[in-house]
Amino acid sequence: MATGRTHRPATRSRGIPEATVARLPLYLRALTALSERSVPTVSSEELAAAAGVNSAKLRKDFSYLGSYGTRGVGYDVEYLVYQISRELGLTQDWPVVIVGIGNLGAALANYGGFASRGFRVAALIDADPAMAGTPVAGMPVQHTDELEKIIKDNGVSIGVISTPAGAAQQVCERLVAAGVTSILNFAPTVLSVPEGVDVRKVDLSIELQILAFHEQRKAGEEAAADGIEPPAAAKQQRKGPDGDVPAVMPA
Amino acid sequence: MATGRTHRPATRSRGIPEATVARLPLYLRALTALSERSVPTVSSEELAAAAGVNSAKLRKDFSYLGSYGTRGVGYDVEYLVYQISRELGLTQDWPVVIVGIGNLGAALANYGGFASRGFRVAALIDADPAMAGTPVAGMPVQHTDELEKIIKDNGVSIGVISTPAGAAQQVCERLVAAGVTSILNFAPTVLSVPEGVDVRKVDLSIELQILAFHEQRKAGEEAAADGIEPPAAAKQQRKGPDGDVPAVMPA
DNA sequence: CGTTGTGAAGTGGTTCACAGCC
DNA sequence: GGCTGTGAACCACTTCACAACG
Repeated sequence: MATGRTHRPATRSRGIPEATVARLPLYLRALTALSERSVPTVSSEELAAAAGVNSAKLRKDFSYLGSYGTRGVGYDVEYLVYQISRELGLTQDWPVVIVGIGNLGAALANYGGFASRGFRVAALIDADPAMAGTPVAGMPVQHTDELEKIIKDNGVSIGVISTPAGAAQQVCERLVAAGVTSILNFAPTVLSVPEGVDVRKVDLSIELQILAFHEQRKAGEEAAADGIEPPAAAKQQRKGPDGDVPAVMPA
Repeated sequence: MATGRTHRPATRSRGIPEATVARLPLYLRALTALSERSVPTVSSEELAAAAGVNSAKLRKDFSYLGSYGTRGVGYDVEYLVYQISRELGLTQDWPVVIVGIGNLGAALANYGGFASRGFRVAALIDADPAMAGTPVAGMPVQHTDELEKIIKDNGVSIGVISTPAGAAQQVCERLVAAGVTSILNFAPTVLSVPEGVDVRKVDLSIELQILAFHEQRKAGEEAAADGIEPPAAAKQQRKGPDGDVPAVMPA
């Protein structure tokens, strides 16, 4: 690989820790629900419960945004909704393209939560010429040839990749070359992008494997000996030439 | 409000840090690709590049599993594939149910990566009686009424929720009551579960919002002051950073 | 009072850098 | 010589606990 820059080194963001940024959408969702029920104020304790975090963490998170609460009272729901929305950049409109309109791409296109908050699907793009013109979620699919033009005409800076793994890196490069600087990747592959481009990935099989790990642990907690013998078929001898696997774990 | 959750850091796993567990699937994927190309051994540097991490981290991660490498040479690809698979619990079969067969559920059912490694879709379940019997991904959709029976008959311990947000908590509770102890949640809502049940969530709109945050930051790096006041609706004074975008808040 | 906001202490994860071994 | 495995230093995030304040 040549230009493999995946993680930005020390993106201090703006003083807001990355972990906090990742929770702001959660708070926003909980606050929006409160807002719809016309709840005027909320304490850190209540809001934290609704968002599934603990209250000290929530208060610390909010402290990075400023002092938006009132001691002895709590937080003003509407005001906080506005502040978090602004902080997340949701007070502006983000045109998004979805590339790869298979089952998943179509599901994403139909996903309501997309349009709800600042995001607008500007185009659906697929490499299959037979799909061109087919309406998906009330929108005609466009051919990959148009990708660059679509991005530029719509000022798209966020792209969603839901192509097969094999096509993802190439699509990614075209998106980036056309001006996209944030990518949400659903393809099960590692994307390499130039510095300055953000990539987030969503990967079903990784999530399942993490669950399986913990699941296995739970099962093993009781039944210790449960012959999970290695399939002798596999050539899993210790090492190449000489075997030595003491598995030392001092600490 | 507090459910007597003593916040057990059960994440102690078995000495393997959670962050490491989350990367094992990534290594496994890269190793599988090497294996298919019949590459016999790989260095930490090469494998790290393929997995998109740095080599020190990879070596540290592997050190939690044991000493599976050979100094001066690298790691035996096949052997490592086996060791990681075993560690993740992929040497056994995990039946999975998908609840909520809308666009997304159908996409998940069709997702190939599902079956590939240890996971097997045992059933597709939906609350819509009209869907019952309809084949999706070559499998008949079953009605929610059957949920408990399906889980028990198949020994399902992992459930995927792709219902609308409003139904998710209820579905979750039924899954857990029937014996499921790991849940992958695609619904945009916080699930509350009893201790001992693992939940992982995949949330499109959260990911987009995180991207928007960084995107906004990039844009703001150039364009400096744009001082426009937040809506006068703000009734408190605050000392946070100043706003810059007029209100567009949908309430 | 009750609840926020925050230094300080604690925890977990990453990176460095090099000893140990092939 | 090359590469792994790992203490130690470093850094980011979380939690504690309490002073500040409406």
